[in-house]
Amino acid sequence: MSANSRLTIAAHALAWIGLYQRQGHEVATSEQIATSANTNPVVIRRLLGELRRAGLVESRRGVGAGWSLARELGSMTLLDVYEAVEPGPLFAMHRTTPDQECVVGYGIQPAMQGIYEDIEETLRHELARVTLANVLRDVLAAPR
Amino acid sequence: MSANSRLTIAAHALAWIGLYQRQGHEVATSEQIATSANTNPVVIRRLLGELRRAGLVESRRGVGAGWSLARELGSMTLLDVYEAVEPGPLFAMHRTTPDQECVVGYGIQPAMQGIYEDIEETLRHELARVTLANVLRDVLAAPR
DNA sequence: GCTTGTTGCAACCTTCGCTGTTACGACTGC
DNA sequence: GCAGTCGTAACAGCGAAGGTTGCAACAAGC
Repeated sequence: MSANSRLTIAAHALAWIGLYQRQGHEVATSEQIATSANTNPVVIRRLLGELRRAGLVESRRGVGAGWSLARELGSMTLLDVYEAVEPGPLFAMHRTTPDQECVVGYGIQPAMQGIYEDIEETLRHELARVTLANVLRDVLAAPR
Repeated sequence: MSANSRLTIAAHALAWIGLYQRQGHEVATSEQIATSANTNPVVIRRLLGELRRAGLVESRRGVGAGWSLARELGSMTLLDVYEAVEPGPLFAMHRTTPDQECVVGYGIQPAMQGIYEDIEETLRHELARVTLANVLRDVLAAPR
């Protein structure tokens, strides 16, 4: 499906900030998170920017600046993160309009639309069942 | 998510063949299906080739050749089609291994793996609830 | 056996989204 | 004013999807 890692990296960043704050720190820098995720700080800033627009994190600028959680990890679900970083639908329709003179070409899009909406609703429901606190708990539960 | 239209086009092709056979025809050509889906015959042949490998359709060569269903539409589900045309996972992990010295970097992949597996299982279950006969019924139910 | 219509498949191109990178302005604590 | 950090634009590299062309393989009918 040409899957991307945006949800994974966003969850990584949130778990990292959450743990860091639990350890008494105020803010985390994109540099620190990028090191943990083994990527570029700009990639982290872009993703966290989308999470900020969704109200999940806050940022401060200037010296000693960085990122902090806007809410408790326990009140944040993977659905919140998914909707913040994945705008489009899961399945795409035809790239060009199918033949409207053909019975199948005419009816296929409304048919699939309805089916896809049901499926995406179920997906959202599943994503909403997992909080970021669950994620961090699972992260810390990994055997050494 | 950079969604693709492979599942949509595959369902379109199967519904088209199914309806065509219901009308008394033996086989459908990739040319006919491509016209209905408004795309290139080679794209259809590629997709149907994957469905053939999955045992959903059969093809004949030579003059008067084309494609036919290998099973009833009612015994085929969107999950069968999905697994035939979408090999990869829904969500990707990090492109590079995260920092194994970091607690989060070490535990994030097993944590997300478990979560993603549950979600994909739910997705598969939903896809399995829809047969291609359901799809064709919905297609024909579209108001003119 | 020849012709014809169709699949099978390789090769190539274009487009697009994701990711990575550099650069630099904006901001703020000291 | 300096230093550290975010905000964001710009660009390149990469890979997947989709479109297109070309041609070999095949089989039905004559």
